[in-house]
Amino acid sequence: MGITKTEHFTQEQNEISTLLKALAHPARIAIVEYLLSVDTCICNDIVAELPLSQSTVSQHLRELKNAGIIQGTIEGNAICYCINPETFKKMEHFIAQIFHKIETQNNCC
Amino acid sequence: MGITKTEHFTQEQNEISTLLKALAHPARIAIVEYLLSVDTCICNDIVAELPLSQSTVSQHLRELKNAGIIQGTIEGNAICYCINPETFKKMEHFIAQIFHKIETQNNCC
DNA sequence: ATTGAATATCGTAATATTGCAATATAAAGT
DNA sequence: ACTTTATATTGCAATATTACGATATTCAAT
Repeated sequence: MGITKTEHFTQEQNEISTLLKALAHPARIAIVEYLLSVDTCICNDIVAELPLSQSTVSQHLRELKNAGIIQGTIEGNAICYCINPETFKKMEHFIAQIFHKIETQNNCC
Repeated sequence: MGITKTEHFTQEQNEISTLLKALAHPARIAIVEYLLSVDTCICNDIVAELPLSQSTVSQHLRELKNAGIIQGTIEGNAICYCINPETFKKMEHFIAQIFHKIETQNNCC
């Protein structure tokens, strides 16, 4: 089918998986890493930085934006993208929580 | 095309995105959460627990196993699955690293 | 007003993912 | 040996994702 049965899972499970999915592509990891490295949030030098066409990069940026991982503000005729810390806080929290449970668990196999 | 240009990205970017992708489905999140909740690593009561057919659950388990997120050992005619802490350590490390960079950064937009 | 730069969107092709029923396999119990 | 139970695999249909070229759109500069 290709369609996920979201309605059978909890809201949290769906939210987290959507977030992870938005980050689960090397180009999108690269975009996030680039945005972190430049500190000042320079805009679409991202296109120049990535080995993909402008339209493809634009699509990846949209996905990241839709997931709330980055945000963009209009700056003349350019757009200034940057990381949204709130969303990463959520992700970090989820992974850390799992990690904590793992450490206080009797692993068996 | 539907095919990711992995060759243009770093090994780390590809590895992390593969890991995140393996976890980026509500059913697979649910499986991981279940494995954490039962502590003793009970096997395929997972099938009973999830709102999906046996074959579909089996596929999700295979994906998690391929990514190294879980591991399974044969136990008579059943299989005992559990979390692989090493892999989560990698993921935790990556996300925490990003999180740390965010906090020591001048966010601007 | 016209041109150029930066971005977004559309259309399309190739490939991947999700899900299930049906079938296979393998060990355990009878 | 036969049946049951647990799990994996195969084949298939529906849908999603990735990528790109072509085409908008929008602001800035001339």
